[in-house]
Amino acid sequence: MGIADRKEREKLEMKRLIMEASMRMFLEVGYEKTSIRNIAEKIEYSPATIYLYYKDKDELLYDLQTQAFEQLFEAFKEKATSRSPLKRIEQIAKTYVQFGLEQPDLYDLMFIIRSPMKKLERPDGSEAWDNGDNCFNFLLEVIQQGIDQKLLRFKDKSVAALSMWSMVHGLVSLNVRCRLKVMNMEEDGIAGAIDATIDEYLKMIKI
Amino acid sequence: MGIADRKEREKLEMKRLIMEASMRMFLEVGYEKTSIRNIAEKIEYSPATIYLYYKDKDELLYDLQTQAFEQLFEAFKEKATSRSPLKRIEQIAKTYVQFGLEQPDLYDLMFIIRSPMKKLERPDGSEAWDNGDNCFNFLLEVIQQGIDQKLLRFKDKSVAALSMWSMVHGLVSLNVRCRLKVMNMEEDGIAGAIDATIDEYLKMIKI
DNA sequence: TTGGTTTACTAAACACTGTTCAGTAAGTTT
DNA sequence: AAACTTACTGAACAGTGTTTAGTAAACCAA
Repeated sequence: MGIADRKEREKLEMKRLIMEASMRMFLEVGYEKTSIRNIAEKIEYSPATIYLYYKDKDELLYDLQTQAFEQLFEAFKEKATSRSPLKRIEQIAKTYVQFGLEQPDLYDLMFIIRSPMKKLERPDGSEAWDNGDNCFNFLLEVIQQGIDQKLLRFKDKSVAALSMWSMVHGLVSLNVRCRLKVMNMEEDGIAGAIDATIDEYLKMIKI
Repeated sequence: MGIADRKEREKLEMKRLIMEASMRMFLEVGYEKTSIRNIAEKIEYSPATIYLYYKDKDELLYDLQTQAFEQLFEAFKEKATSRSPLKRIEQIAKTYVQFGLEQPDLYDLMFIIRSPMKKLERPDGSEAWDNGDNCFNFLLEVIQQGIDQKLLRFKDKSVAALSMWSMVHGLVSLNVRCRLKVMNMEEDGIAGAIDATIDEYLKMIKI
């Protein structure tokens, strides 16, 4: 069955080609200008061809999102390496915010855009979201350790995770969407205020 | 100059007509389906007519945003009436979250959507954002009182405001954009976790 | 009242978007 | 060699925001 194998490989190769072009466009010209037509032009295929490999744009964005979460996950693993759970939580928080501020378009895709939240029907009938669970579970584990070692004031790990996530996401998304302009500060002032807010928060959650 | 006056009135009347139709569509069918063409059809005018009253869609969204912030501001004034600054802060936080969860499309327009962040050039050359400043200043005032009366652990009112805003915005926007699905909870569980997170946060910021 | 100007409005077009479908040409199987 | 399958595309559909040329009515001055 060599031919079927080769066709399978070619199919995957094509998907990879589409994904790579999409990601490059995403990072180079941003979400707004990444259209199916633009991607098709970049890879020198007709727009209709993309629909032979992806059901719709959402499915493509979903795959892009997967890659983006992979990047954030790698950053977590690289930067959040301290022995102390408390310090590791700090490293996670700061890595998250840094990622969001440096890659606003990817952040958009992961946490702001409406589209690509696909639910996966599990064999047992329940539902699951796989995208982002690597990052979320990473956070959850550290928090569990923090609670176990009585370093955090939270009793419930879900509440702790939600609290932390909401804080950093709030900071990043308000800034990315320019809503902090209402505070009437300069760029530097805003960056400083964000840092100060994280530090203050990290102090608050200690026991 | 009666005729000029009447024309002026008619111009404003037309703007009001457009705004009312837009707001109705916004609340009834959501942001996504509120297009210039749909609005025009609703008020029985040509799409081009709308451009005689609004430079572009952004300008229209900006006016809608103004109205939305007015609504939130009214909610603040109505609900945040306690004597105690601390209690008033709690009332603001809960009003904000409730507003966001009950009016997701308006919330979108105010805090998530890219578009309508217009900067106003002031006479003195500086810049300002008027939309949302009523709500933000309302928060700032209460926070100032909280700091003055040594009820809050924050020293800087900007940091305090940013912290609070980020927390509630994080909660609302993650939920509105379905990102909390990754937590694998039921609807009720999520609502409960959000409430618990706010309560925990309000405890944390006390001195 | 007539004639000229200004105003209010619109039909149609432009340049985009995501998506579908009929048709073609090449590759594969019999 | 004929039949079938696969990979791909041109063209269209329905939608978006926006611009422009043209029209008809309203207004103003002589």
